[in-house]
Amino acid sequence: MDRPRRIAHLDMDAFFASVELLSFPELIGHPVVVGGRNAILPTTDAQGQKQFARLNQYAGRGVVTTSTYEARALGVFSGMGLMKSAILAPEAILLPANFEAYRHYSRLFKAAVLSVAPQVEDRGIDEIYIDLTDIDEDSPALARRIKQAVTDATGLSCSIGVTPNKLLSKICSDLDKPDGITILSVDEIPGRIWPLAAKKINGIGPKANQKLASMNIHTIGELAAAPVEMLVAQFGRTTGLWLNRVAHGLDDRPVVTESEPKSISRETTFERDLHVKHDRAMLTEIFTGLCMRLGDDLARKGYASRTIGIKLKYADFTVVTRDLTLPVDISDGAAIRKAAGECLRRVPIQQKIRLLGVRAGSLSPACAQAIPAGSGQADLPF
DNA sequence: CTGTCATTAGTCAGACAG
DNA sequence: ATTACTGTCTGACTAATG
Repeated sequence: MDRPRRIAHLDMDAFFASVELLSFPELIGHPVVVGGRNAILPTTDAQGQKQFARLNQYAGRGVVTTSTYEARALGVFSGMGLMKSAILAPEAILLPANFEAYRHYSRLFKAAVLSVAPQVEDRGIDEIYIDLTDIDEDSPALARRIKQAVTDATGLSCSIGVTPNKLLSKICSDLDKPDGITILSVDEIPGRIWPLAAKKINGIGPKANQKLASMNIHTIGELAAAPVEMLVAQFGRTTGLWLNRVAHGLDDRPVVTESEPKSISRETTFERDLHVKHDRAMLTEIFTGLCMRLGDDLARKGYASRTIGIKLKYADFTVVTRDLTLPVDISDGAAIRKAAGECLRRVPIQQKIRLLGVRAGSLSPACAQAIPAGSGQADLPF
């Protein structure tokens, strides 16, 4: 009665950039980059001609959020500093991120998939896992039908991997991007998965990859061939055993269709690094603003929090966090501000600061009427 | 009575990801 | 020179509890 699991991973192609191209079809085929705090919206000139900002006109902080495949061909990828990408692709078009639009299209494509397959796990704004096990239709036809539903609903393309588990499907959705379908069975693991770089495995990031490289392990196949005792010796028991399993394509995580958030946070990087004394007023204002916005987020989403934390990133990029667990749940901005202020007393303030963040953890569903914060004057933290 | 051990909560850092 | 923001998970360590 138990049929073998059949799991899909669906990944939207260059999602943010593709959404922008729906608005600006004249940019199709051009290198386009989305990102940047100071990116300029296109303007319309006297002749009714749209004017787009170029990468080489950008100045300031910020990173590439997404780039079109044409921009990627020039070496511009997500996460790259904009100033660096401007050197590689000075003439590329730069657009500011429009998260409202992305959330809109995210809802549209997820609803479209749900109409075809009901077991969907949300994995952020542009990807999902789908459990296809209980659907009586062969994988190629099903994958094509899902892709068609997504395109019909959004005008956007996606790539899909279908395999016996999430781990392999995540790898496979990337193998034929963009607009691809990859279907893989366990007997194809040696031929198609083992030649791939170890860092293709979701969970092996830069650090683990570098450590593996130092052990002369570069591919998933080499990882599969490594003695498990050696992996355990290097990475610890949990991670070592996990590395051995995933290298053999083993993963039994279920598709989880519902989940509750564990934390909600707000953080911001300043235009310039701020000095705790010299810029005290500005820091205080930003800090209070973050707390208030976090309070709004909690209220809007219907949660109260018992653990409030802060995060600072110094000029040299080192990060510190402090948190405080309270005797009672709180949800309003003023109470968050007070708790976060307590945390702030415990951090070093020798260096200039480039980022400030506030986080609410230990969440529980808020009781309908939150108690307003004591109106006592909270002392200024900076 | 003292020391050890297991367990849990809290705190903080770091890795990773979309 | 440049390096966002939001969120999850895990490991290490400490303190408290029994």
